[in-house]
Amino acid sequence: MSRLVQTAQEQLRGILHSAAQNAVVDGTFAALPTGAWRIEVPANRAHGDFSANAAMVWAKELRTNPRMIAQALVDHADLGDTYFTKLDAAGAGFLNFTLGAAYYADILLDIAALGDDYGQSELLAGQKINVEFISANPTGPMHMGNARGGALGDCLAALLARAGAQVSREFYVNDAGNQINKFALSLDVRYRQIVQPDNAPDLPEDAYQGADITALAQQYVDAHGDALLSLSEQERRAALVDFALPKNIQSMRDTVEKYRIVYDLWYFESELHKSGAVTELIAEMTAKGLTYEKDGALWYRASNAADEESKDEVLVRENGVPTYFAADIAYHRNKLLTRGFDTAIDIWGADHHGHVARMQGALDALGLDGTHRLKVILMQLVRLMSEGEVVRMSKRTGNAITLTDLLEEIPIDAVRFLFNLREPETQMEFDLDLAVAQGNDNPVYYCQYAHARACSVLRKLAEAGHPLRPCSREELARLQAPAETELIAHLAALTGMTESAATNCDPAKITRYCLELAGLYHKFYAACRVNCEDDALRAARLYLCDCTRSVLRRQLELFKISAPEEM
RNA sequence: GCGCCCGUAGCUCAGGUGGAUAGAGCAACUGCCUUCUAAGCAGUGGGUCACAGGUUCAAGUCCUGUCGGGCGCGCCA
Repeated sequence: MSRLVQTAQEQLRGILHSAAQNAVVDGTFAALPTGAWRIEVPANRAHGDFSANAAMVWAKELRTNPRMIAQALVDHADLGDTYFTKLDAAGAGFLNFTLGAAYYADILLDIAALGDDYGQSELLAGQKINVEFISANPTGPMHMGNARGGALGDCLAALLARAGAQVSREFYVNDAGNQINKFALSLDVRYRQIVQPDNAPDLPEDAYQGADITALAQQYVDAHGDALLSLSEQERRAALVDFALPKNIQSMRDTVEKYRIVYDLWYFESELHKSGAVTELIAEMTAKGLTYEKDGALWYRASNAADEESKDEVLVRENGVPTYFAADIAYHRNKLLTRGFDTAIDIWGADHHGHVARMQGALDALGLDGTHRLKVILMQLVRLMSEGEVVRMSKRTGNAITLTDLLEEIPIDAVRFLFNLREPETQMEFDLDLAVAQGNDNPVYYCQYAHARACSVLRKLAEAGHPLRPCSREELARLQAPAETELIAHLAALTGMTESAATNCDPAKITRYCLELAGLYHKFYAACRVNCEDDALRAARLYLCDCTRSVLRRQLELFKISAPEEM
């Protein structure tokens, strides 16, 4: 939490501690209570700014009912030289603290002094975190699921960095393994269907059916004609893959760039095989006695007495080719050991959940503490809605809505914002109509509008001869209307929100924070006229506008969402 | 059959790690622009927190069971 919030809470603890001591001195309490209590923020702000549950916690050891204890504490408390101006007992024994104007004034001075650094935290300082996301299969175009993963991963990375971590964004390119063989086969069939239509096989059921495959084959024909027919099947397929795969990868890079995502590293699965990392890993696992041979394959012994549920897995197939699982262990070993990340965060579709425990277990077996150092965020799939109906997407027929299509139809601001409005593991609907709507139902516009409005006020008043100016603590303390203090209280909560969002790996907390901040600003705007007669009050309100504008812009831009000055 | 996720207002969702009368936004209705952006604000109606037990001063939140929805359980990735 921010310095000032922390200061206020320390004062609060001090007040209650002294009150309890005073109560012991005059005999009201038999002894100094020791039970640990907490500071909370009441759901209903009319109750105060903070509340403490000390009286309820202490009820047992003091053998008195909570209300009596609360009242005794109030009677023995001295607010003295603190930010608090009011303390009262309420409800079942809550102690409600109300902050005075000096606190709000100091919050604003703090925000102005820290500028873009306001809201930042040192919570994760010193931690190296790798965030891997999208990692779409390069054999085809990216789809809606990748859209959610992209928005989530990129914003999560930004959030962790804001909480002090050293963050690296990574895309894992699965350019090896079975799906590449399938890709090769599909391309080959399509190629032959084009160059020798009379003597070409049909595309097998389990091959890639998409129109993108045919298009790639056609591109090859356009560039090189039917020269491949004279080669062996193996050579022909290799040539087609060498031609098509880089094109697909480039197209992923282009799409991702349009999506405003910048990766620190594109890591190629093929590198793991070429460099010998997979072979090394298998040797290490074998040396540690984690493997055995059966049916000509090499198995990883996941099962053990402690966990009967775990199932053994194949590492090397009967044909000598390592499985995806083997490569993936090698990949994570590379992240956690070779490259020294403290934590690896992977964002996967929820359909991969079965893989999580296996992966962590294998890393644990290697002594890498996968249980704690590998965090997998499982995203539930997205249902695309339009005009109140589900837009069906089918991979098989090849008419799936691609990420590229989506980004062409919908403003990037809206996509990034809307995908970060819900927690990752909830099944969400993505409403196409809402995303393109330029109206009040679209949450991203609501936030941007609040920002533009604040900018406009600052601009207009400057033109009228009232530019933004520094304010004294006394001037800022004039901000006492409920709409003003509620707005400032929310501004004060930003750092705590950064920390909570980072701890929970949940960027949605930040988008919702922005929505609420925008709402409170709109309320303030309606309730308090900035351009009023009183010079000090006008200056203080302008100052508040500027702080709100600054925080809102910083948060939107953290997620690479634009904060327009005019709309 | 086994495992993971979810179930809160008509709809989409919050609910700070157990706290006070469960909150927003859409949708519906009613007001508010001669002054800083009406892409806004104010107000009204709307709930058996899926259901049943349990844990305690206190349960939407924790534990068990049931029902309903989504997704997994390959020498696929």
